[in-house]
Amino acid sequence: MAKLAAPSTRREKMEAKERAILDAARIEFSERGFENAKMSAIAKRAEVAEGTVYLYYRNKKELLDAVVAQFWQILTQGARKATLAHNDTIAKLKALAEFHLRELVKDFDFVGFTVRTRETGTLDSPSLNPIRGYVAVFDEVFRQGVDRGVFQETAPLWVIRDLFYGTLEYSSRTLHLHKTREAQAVTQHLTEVFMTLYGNSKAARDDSSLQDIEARLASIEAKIDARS
Amino acid sequence: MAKLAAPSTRREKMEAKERAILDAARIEFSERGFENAKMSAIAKRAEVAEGTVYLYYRNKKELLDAVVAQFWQILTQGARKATLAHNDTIAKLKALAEFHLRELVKDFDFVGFTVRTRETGTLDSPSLNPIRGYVAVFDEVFRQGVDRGVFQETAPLWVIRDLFYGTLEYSSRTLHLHKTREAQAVTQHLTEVFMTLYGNSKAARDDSSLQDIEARLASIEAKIDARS
DNA sequence: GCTTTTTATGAACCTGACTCAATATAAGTG
DNA sequence: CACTTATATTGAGTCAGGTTCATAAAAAGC
Repeated sequence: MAKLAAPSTRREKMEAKERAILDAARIEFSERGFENAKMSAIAKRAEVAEGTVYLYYRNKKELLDAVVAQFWQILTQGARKATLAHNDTIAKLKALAEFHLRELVKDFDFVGFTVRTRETGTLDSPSLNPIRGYVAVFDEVFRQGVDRGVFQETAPLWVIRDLFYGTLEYSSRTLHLHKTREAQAVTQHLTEVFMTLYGNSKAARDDSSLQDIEARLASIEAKIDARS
Repeated sequence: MAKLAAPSTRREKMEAKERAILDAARIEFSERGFENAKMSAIAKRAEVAEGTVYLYYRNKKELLDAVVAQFWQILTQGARKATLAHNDTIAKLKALAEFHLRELVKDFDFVGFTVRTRETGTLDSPSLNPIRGYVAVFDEVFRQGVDRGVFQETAPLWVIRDLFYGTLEYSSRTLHLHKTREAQAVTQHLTEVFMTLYGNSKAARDDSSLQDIEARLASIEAKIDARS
């Protein structure tokens, strides 16, 4: 009992404090935006002195980076969970699109924050890693689709990935601005896009014009058979 | 001679000054980014006093908005010119994609600036108008394609537009980060996407499986003709 | 020329990110 | 437990830079 009752070793205390600061920052940033967020307000919310914040994060920008990183990490977990709930590749992809769109419309500010941290970051800057982890979820699903034979890589994977996330990010902005529009229109269309573009021919070729032709062929063959 | 020699009525002088400030701001912002750009540096570059800047723009943010607006206006002109150079709808679209990608990779900072002005802007904020004008170029080309019968609107136009620009914006980020990747891979793929997704069946159906079928039909018909 | 209005100036103001000498708290030691 | 060393916290003070405003210059009106 003794050990469990006291959750306050030196390390644990500091970790709790760090979390408190990060949580306070996330709230402050999303309530007021980066420019208007005040370090003093964050410190007060986290119940520490202003100087303490700088013991954990070098400056305001780095604090934002940490908030953004946490956001994408949580998002990655959600995305994994959403795709694992399905077996069919197309269903996985649709679930991923729906999840992404829903979350980004809800927490739209973070798209802006992310762009800001990306701006300064070079190719190997650690602030980009959480995003890499996130987009990897798409790559896994698509690659699995290729292995299963339902998809073919008709373009470089990065192009396809940018089409997927680019469309979703841009759409989330539109949906955020025009609250009346339907997110479903996007995910629905994107799913069709993936079926017709990257779906293997057999699956895709169930459209009417081909069925007409097959019917015509069958009819001709029947006539020939009748004569012979 | 007299009138022409002096280009300095009251109004003209002020307009020149406003332009000088805007130009100075554009240079300063893209050299140092929004946060690091100093109002004092902009004033010095424009050869006016610091206070003068505030006679023309209410604050730093509004100055950024003006720079961003100018950027998209110039881009719109270029985009119009690029599409007008072609007759074929698909060619217009490809030219638009190439133009957009080239310009955004070159002036990538402005994507970030744009996001920043968008963040604060509500639906009817004037800072969004230049972007509306720009995306309208796509709408015109696509609608013309529909009128001509080469395209069909298989999804709401805004969804298709977001797919187009979303893919391009996301790709421009990737291309900006990985200088080695080929922009051509994106425009090429996007063109194919538009042909197969929105292209009218007749035009799109020049693939081999249909040719095989036609050959088979011809052969059967020949046999029938031979018997009768 | 003299008055009024408009435009420009830059020193002073003020907010807020960041620093640092002083202090409190925990760990180590005998 | 007393006492030393190491670590964590504090908040008043510094400073950069965006914004304001009393003052001056320039233009317009008469």
